[in-house]
Order: sequence, then structure tokens, then C-alpha cells
Amino acid sequence: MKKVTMQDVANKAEVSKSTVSQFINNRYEYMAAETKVRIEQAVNDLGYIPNHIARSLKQKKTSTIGVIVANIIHSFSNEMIRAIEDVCEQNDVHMFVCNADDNPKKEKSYMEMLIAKQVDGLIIFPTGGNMDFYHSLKKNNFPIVFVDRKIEPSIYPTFMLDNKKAASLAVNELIESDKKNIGLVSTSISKSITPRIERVEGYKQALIDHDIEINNDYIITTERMNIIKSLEEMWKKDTFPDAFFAVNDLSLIELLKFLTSKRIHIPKQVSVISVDDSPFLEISTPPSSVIKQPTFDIGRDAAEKILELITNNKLKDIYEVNRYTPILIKRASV
Amino acid sequence: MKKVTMQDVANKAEVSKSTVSQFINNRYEYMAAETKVRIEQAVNDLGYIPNHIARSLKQKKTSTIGVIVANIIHSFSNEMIRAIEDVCEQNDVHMFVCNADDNPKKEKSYMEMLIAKQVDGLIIFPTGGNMDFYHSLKKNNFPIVFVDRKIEPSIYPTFMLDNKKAASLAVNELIESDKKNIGLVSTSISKSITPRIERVEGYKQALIDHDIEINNDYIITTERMNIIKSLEEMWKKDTFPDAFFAVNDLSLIELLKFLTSKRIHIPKQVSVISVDDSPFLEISTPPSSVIKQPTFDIGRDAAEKILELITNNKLKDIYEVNRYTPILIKRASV
DNA sequence: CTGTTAGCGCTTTCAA
DNA sequence: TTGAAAGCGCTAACAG
Repeated sequence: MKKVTMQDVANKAEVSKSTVSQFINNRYEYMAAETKVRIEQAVNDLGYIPNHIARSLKQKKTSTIGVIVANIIHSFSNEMIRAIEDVCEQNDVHMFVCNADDNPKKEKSYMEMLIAKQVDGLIIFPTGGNMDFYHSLKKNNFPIVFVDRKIEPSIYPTFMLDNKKAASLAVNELIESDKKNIGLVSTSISKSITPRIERVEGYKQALIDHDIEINNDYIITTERMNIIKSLEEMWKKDTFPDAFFAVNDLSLIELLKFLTSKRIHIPKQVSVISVDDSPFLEISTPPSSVIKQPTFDIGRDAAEKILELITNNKLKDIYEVNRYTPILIKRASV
Repeated sequence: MKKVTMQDVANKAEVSKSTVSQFINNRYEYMAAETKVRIEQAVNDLGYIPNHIARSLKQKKTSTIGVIVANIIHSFSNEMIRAIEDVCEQNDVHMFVCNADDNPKKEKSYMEMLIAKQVDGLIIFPTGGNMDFYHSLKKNNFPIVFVDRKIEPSIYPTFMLDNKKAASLAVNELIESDKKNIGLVSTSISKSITPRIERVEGYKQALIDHDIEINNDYIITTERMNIIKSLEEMWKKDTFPDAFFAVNDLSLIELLKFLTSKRIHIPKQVSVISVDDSPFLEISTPPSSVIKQPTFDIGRDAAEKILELITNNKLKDIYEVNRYTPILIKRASV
């Protein structure tokens, strides 16, 4: 496959390369109408598509950002991507999405790949496993914004949910419907993933605030694939929670699978509430109550921030973390 | 942000640019151990990351492919992406995923964008709205493979499900459990989307094969957002199907929403089966029986094919369509 | 074993 | 109103 270049177009239109370049970049100011037509003709005849990477090399920018999500499986990630896409589109910047799969190695390799491909900036859901790399990028003044999770100290702008609030909203809702033995289900927190940790803390705090004793036997924080096993073990014991707070959609799925398999009635026997909404929760039996993140706002603000950083290119030493207020959506599972 | 270049590394290590280039590309054959160490040192000190786009410009290839999915919402798309990713990784090629949102305009703009960014090839779930563009690319010998949907004539390799078989598997399953009035629900088929059309045809054929008359009142093919409305209308009539074939996961969701809202028991009153599996179907009530695509095989084969085309760069005039056999997964909804 | 050189396709002064 | 020339960061002969 032999690609058509600007030179080919120039030859065909019998003008110089630079004139074609002017044309391609819509700088018609000084261009004879007739020249314009000739070039247009040539472009169409040859099916010329400008080589962006040559342009980028020259301009030292690609008008492209990279987005690295922690795990694409979460419905939250998908919504965020949509929101970011919207503002990118409005600003004529492209975006590439990569999925770190909650794996710091993958995250790092994607960061390097995207930087090698000269993205102008990065939006990252940080796994937390690449502190040194973040810092070295910061030293080089490379624009990044974090989303969903924060790192300490917060050397880049960060946009995330008020997780404690989310947890207390959930626990309060459960308590109001007279549930007292409230369990928690979370996917693994071993990698110090802020939202999960904060939600667990928020859950504990909410219990304390209601003078309910924390029962560690009711708390499951483990790999997704082990959640059902842990629930089985809990089930075998003398007491079992009459309500659960699932810290995200994945843990909720596992929880529901377990509850269904045991034919436990929701909400009569066990109430359930989780963070993050997703289409399937409307058709689960019963439809699940959830704490929803203002995903769209978070995504939009993060995207606008990265574009601003790219333009201004002045990084502050430390940034405040921007927190967003969660919303309770009542359905029938509590 | 001022980027570190190969020249910077060369200066620091007191060698020439080309020597650094050798180093970066792991061509140590003739390199003095001591030089190697000095360069390594310099690379680390400066935090040098090679500029891929400069390299690509020179090499006239990016080792990157583009993937344009019709609609990322389908669970099928996600699984395909995973499968493609696997073979890319094994072959050290990067991949960029874009979502056409079932919109030919978006599809075209992504195609142009990716080609402008010099991807070496494209895997496309074609919307069917850009025939001219496909043909002009073909004329330029640009490597593409199609997935999930085909175009006529098949000028590029195509990998997709045996949709008629899928439909007949579904209908047979329904008939075997003594259901006779079998409805169909599909998202819009206006844009001539092969899988949906083929599944509708397959459904009709299967009914004919069983000497069951086709009742057009039982067939819904409309935009996702209108499905429930159409079901409502059907519901008001004298007769209502005792079973449904949903042609994909999205139409199934709508169908389930409707059935749930009417408190119609599945499968006692109405049986349900669909094409495409997805995690939420295990926790729906009851767990849904589905016709599963061998997604992994399709993705792998498509990815291997595009890499082959890129290497050989010899396009045939016409390709056969590769069909894959669907698998019935029995759960409790039939 | 290492350096010199040309050039990938484009943009951008500056000159004509 | 258009063209010539330099150069973005890198690779790949080839020379030394």
C-alpha cells in the first residue's frame, strides 16, 4: 500500500507543497480561487488523507489525550469515558482509551505507550502502584489529571466522589428501614484503592454514628472471585446480616448471585444497596437501590481540566482534591 | 514541558545519536559494554522516553491497529476487544478502540482519524453506511477486516456468527418446550445491519420449518427506546406471544423490563431466549437461556488475519465470509 | 565498534 | 499569491 503524500497532491495540482499545506489547514486568505479548486480536485482524485503523525512531529503536539481507566468492567468507567469524549469532541481533540485492568504494570506500560505516542496529556484512574513514575512525569511538567482515586500527596488535579458521604447515605438508608446487622461486600482493597477504602471507613463511621457495633465478621473485602466463597462461610455461621452495603457494581453482582442461589428474599430477608448504577440493576429482582455518582460532572470537569493544563502548561506543586456529592436512588432492594 | 530527545541522551552519554538509537532498539551486537552502561545511565537520569511518532514517520509503520466497534454497549463488543487485545499483545502491536455508536458518520470520522494517525490496519464492525469509503481504501490496498457484519460484495475478510443457525437454535429450543406463539424483539434493522436481519430471517425460516405460521404482529424491530412502547401495544391486543426470541442483549433488556413491569412470569407465562451472553443474565430472574457466540474465536481469528494482511499486504479481490457456530446455553428462562 | 548523513511527511518562516 | 528551505526526532545504510 503506497500512501498518497502532500507532494503527490502538489504535483498533480501543479503547485508547491507549502501551498497544499495552506489549503489543508484552511488558510485561504491569500489563495487564488482557481488554485484552491485545483488543489481540491487533486485531493479528491487521489483520496489524499493528511499524515497526522508527520504534522504532530513538526508541531510538537498531537491534539490527543490518553485515558487510562482502572477497570473498564465498571459501569462507572464507561460513563466517564462518554463524558470525557463529549468535551474532547467539542475541542477537536482525539482521545485514546486504555484499560489497566487494575494492574499497575499494565497501567505503567500504557502510560509509557501513550507518552511515546506523544499524547498531550493523560487522564488516569490511578492504580496507586506507580508513584515514582507519576512523580517523574510531574518533574517533567507533563499534564495529568487523576479521577476516581487519589494519591498522596496530590501532585495532580484530582476529581472523585465523596466516598464517605456515599457510604453514610447507604448505611442510613439501610438503618431507616430497620436493618441493624449491616454487612459490607467489597472487591479487594489490598492495593490501597481509595474509593473502596474510603467507603469501608465511611461505612464503619456511619455505624458508629448510629451506635451500632462494628462486626468484622460481616465485612468482606476480597478478590471478586472469592466473594461468593466468603459469603458461603459467613452463611454457615450463627448469624447473618439482614442488610448489605456493596461498595461497587461488581461486588453487588457477586452478592446478588449468592443471595439468589440461597433463595434469600430481597428486601424481606436481606436488604441490599450499592454504589454505582448500571442498566442491569433495573431488571434485577427486585430493582436495586443505589448510590449514584455524578459521573457526567466528574468526567466533564476532569476533561476540561486536562485541556486547560495542556494549554497553560503551568503545574502547581499541590492540588486540592475535588469531591462530588453522591445521589441516592431508591428502588426496591431496601 | 520540554521533552528529552535522543540527542540529549547522546550528549549526556557522549556518543552519537545513532549509537543511542542502536541501544534503544536492542541492537547490542557491536556495542562496547562500557558504552552500553553509559547510555543506560543517561536514559535513566533523563527519564528519556523514545518518540514513537518520529520513529513511525521514518519506518512508515506504527505497529498499531485500529478497532472500530459498532456499539460498545453490546457485551459482544467488549469480549471481542479482549480477544483482539490478546493477539495484539502477543505480537507487540498496539491497538486503539473507537466506538461508532451505530452511526456511519462517526464510523467514517474514526476511520479517517485512525488512518491519519497511520494505523497499519483496521478491524471494523461495519455500520454499512460507508461503502464508497471501504472501496476506495480497498483500491489503495489498505488492510481491513470486518467483523460481526458483512458487506456485499465482501471485498475484505469477514468474520461473523452463523446467524440463521443461531435463530433456529433459539426457536427450536422454544418450540421444544411447547411454546407455539413465538414473538421476536429486535433493535432497529433500518440500517441493514446483517446480524439482525439474518436473525429475523432465521427466525421466520425456523417457524416455517415447524409449520408454524408467521404472525407479523408478533415481530418488533424498532429503536431500543421504542421497544417497550411496542410491547405495550402488542399487550393490548387479543393475543400475546408465549415466548420471545430477542436478537441481542439490548433488546433482551428491554423485553425483560417490560415483562417484569407486567409481572409476567418467566418461563411459565412467557419463555425468553436471546443471542449474546452477559454477566447480568446470570442474576436476572430467572437466569436467561442464551445463544452464545464463540466471541473469543472470532476475535482471535480476525486479529490474526489483520496482522497477516499487514505483513503480506496482498489483498484478494473477494473474500469468503467466515461463519462461526453458535452455542446454546440453557438456563431457566425457557 | 561508532559516527555521518539522508530523509520520512509535514509546517512555517521568509523571500520572491 | 506562491515557493524554497529548514527542521521536528528518529532510523538505516554506509563509512571509518
